Amino acid sequence: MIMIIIIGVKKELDPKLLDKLEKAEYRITRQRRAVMKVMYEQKGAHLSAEEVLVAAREKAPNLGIATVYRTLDRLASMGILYKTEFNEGKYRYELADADLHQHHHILCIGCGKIFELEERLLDTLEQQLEREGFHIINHQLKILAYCPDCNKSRK
Amino acid sequence: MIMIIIIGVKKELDPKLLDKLEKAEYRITRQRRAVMKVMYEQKGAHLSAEEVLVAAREKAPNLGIATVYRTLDRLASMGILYKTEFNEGKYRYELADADLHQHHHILCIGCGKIFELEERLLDTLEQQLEREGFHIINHQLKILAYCPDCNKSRK
DNA sequence: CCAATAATGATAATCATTATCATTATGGTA
DNA sequence: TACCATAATGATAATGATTATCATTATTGG
Repeated sequence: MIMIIIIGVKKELDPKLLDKLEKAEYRITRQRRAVMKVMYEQKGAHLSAEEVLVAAREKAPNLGIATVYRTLDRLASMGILYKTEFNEGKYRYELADADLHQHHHILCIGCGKIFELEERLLDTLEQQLEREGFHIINHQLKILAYCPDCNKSRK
Repeated sequence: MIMIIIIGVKKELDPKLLDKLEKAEYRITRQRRAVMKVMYEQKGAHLSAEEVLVAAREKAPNLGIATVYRTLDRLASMGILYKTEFNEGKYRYELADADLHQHHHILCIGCGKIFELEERLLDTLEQQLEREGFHIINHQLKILAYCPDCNKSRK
């Protein structure tokens, strides 16, 4: 079965990224800079810790996997990255892009095609929840479907 | 941070559950029956494999964890259960209830409160996608937020 | 430059899940 | 009913991702 996953990206994103970094991370090390760099360079990609490690080692040669995990999780808990699980048994990380207020990816795992959605489909729901007193920080949406091509060919 | 998770439950659900079971599962064993029983009894709950094991052992005393995994994954791939990940590093399974065409759970992991949503918030999006040729089987939605109480008390 | 402390990397430990495989149970058939 | 082919089970080893540990290294403020 072809799986399409739509990941809704959150709304709230502090523009003062670096402030946050300096305040919460305390130290901007070579390793952390390398990890950040990778995430920025691969904006829009969903990288596993292992993939980040490989890419970041070009900048910080003997970077360890533990540091990658530490850095990614820290950045995720600060809202700079999103941490998502695609039902493959491991987490993937993605840059939370300040430019895109709210965007959605569609990944067709089956045929590899990527679709983009600009729809702000959850606005109504979120407004409702906010009215009820919730304060929404982020959301994730996954959709399982046959993509048009696969849908056609399955008769 | 308080986390609220909304799980959207899928639309498409074959009413001929048992037919499916008999055709696809080949054999209805004591162990599988025990697992199914647990899932039916705890309709609405999100159970880990371990939790299913404990509950099902009351009916099938020396049930093994491997069988639980096998059965749960099989039922999930047949659309009888949903398999979801709550960012805690393991999967949880839930009965796909035929009665409820589309419902949403809100689990407040922080304070434990449970909210229910009747909103069919994704209808518009899904209709749009169907119009474009997709065939949607299922969706999952997670929302991170402060619940009203926690939002109040965080100043 | 030094001291206090945070960060790192190597590696062991953990935890959930999957694979293996010998044993057991099942359903169909003679 | 007994037998056979085969599916299912359970115990356990293996795997893979993530986390914890800890000695060493790097950084910042004074």
